[in-house]
Amino acid sequence: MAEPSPVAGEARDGRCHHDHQVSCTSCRLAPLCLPLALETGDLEQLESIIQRGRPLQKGEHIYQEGQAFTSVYAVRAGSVKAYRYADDGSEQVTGFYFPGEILGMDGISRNRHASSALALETSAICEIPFERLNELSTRIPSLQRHFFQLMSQEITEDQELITLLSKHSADQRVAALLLSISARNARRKLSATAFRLPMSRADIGNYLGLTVETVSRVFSRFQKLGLLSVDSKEIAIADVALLRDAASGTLST
Amino acid sequence: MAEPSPVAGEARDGRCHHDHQVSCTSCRLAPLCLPLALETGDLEQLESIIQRGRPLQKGEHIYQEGQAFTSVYAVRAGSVKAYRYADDGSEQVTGFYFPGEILGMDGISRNRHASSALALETSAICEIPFERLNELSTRIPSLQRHFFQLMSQEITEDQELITLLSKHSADQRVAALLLSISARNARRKLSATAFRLPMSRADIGNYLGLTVETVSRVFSRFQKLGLLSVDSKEIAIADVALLRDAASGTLST
DNA sequence: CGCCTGGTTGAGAATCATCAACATCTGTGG
DNA sequence: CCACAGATGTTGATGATTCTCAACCAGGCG
Repeated sequence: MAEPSPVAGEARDGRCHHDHQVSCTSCRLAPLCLPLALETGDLEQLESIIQRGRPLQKGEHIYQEGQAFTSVYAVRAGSVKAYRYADDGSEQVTGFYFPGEILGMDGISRNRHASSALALETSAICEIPFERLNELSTRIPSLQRHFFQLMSQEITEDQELITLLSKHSADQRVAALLLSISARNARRKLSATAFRLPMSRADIGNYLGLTVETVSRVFSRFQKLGLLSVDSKEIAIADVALLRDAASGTLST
Repeated sequence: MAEPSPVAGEARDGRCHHDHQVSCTSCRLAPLCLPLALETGDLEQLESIIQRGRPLQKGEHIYQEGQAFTSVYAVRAGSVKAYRYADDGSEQVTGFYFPGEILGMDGISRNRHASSALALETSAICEIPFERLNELSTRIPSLQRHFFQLMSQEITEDQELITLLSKHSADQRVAALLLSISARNARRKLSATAFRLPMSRADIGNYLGLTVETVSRVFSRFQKLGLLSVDSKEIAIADVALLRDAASGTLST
């Protein structure tokens, strides 16, 4: 892949004069990513281990399956898709990550990443070296607890996805994904009813265990039924109640 | 549900004179459940917080969805099914746990159990109070790391299940489950080729996102093709290579 | 002995995948 | 600025896999 063009004076050496070094204390995502009641000194310590790299371009990897695991990552801006390869070599999308969310925790158990992660659009990522986080956790119990909680949450979310895949129709799966993205937007004080999907239809289908065609048909049907208005990747939820019905399988039509 | 009959003088008051108090040091599952290079003193400390209850009868719950989360649990004998309720009230089996495996970690994030767990047969369970484990972890870094790894492993396994549900046929799913159980048996030095399934066909189907009928048909077909010999819950893998082919979707017939 | 749960097998129906054609969007280079 | 090519998305027709409904069988327990 070609180097991204250095537009707008964007440096390519990992140092530029934009705001890559926003501190956690001033980051408006901190309440999502680190909802902690840390002592001032503690937060500074945590702050000191977090590294912020240059923005990633669309399609660039944060890490790849099989690479040595060193860090977990927090999305600061943009969005990320995580995926792994099935035994037959086909891709399986395992999750989408938005600002304030943490990824990479599946690498801890074997000390190598069990999945790959790539930027779906230009994104900013904070890197949190795991060994140093571990050390810090032994000194700051609430931080240890927080990371246990984050991992547990990941487990819970995966189990919800399992339920979705196991028992739900194409309509229900798509509706559930849209509601999930809507809720995560709301958490960031963005519109819960109008947003742009950063991922392709293929990614959505792959994530939900459906083909591209089925995803496309569901979008069309939802639009026809007045649940959504769809303009390629721009989605507007026209009737949340109906969309909830669709997600729970109680949609009349 | 009726009280289980107190056969063989089994006490029902939580105290009996059998070997409930086997220590971790002498437990032959310790290398699976606690593969740690702990100092002698450390192991004693860990030992001291682990509680062993009376054996659970088939159908008894270890914990239920929504209950306050206090502990994680290690299976010492028997087997356990974990499940949660989908929004429509239907059951979703999220995992099966065998001796040496740890369950209950999904409860950490919200301080309540996100799933229920029940004994599929008479089982012995070790309870590990989480708060005390947390304290201990801050003093024993390798223990902290071990629990991060266990949770990460749970995430990885869930993601493998997601892949299985998302992209694989009924044959592939059933084959994969059988191979998983086989491998876990081997880990415990039991037969990798002949075992008794502790769960019902309904549980298998539920776990794999299939109906009972489909599971039953797959078993019959596998038997007809000479991959397995099936006698209700007794399974003998007749041809591992073919079963692997079935799991990967490269089975010729 | 008979009931009830759990399991198997069959026939038909439904959902979703596949295959194929076409439309649209994006970015590139003329 | 436009034309073009490749990628992405939509829509339709057909077909396969799995679900649903139903009957039947086997084993365990009162």
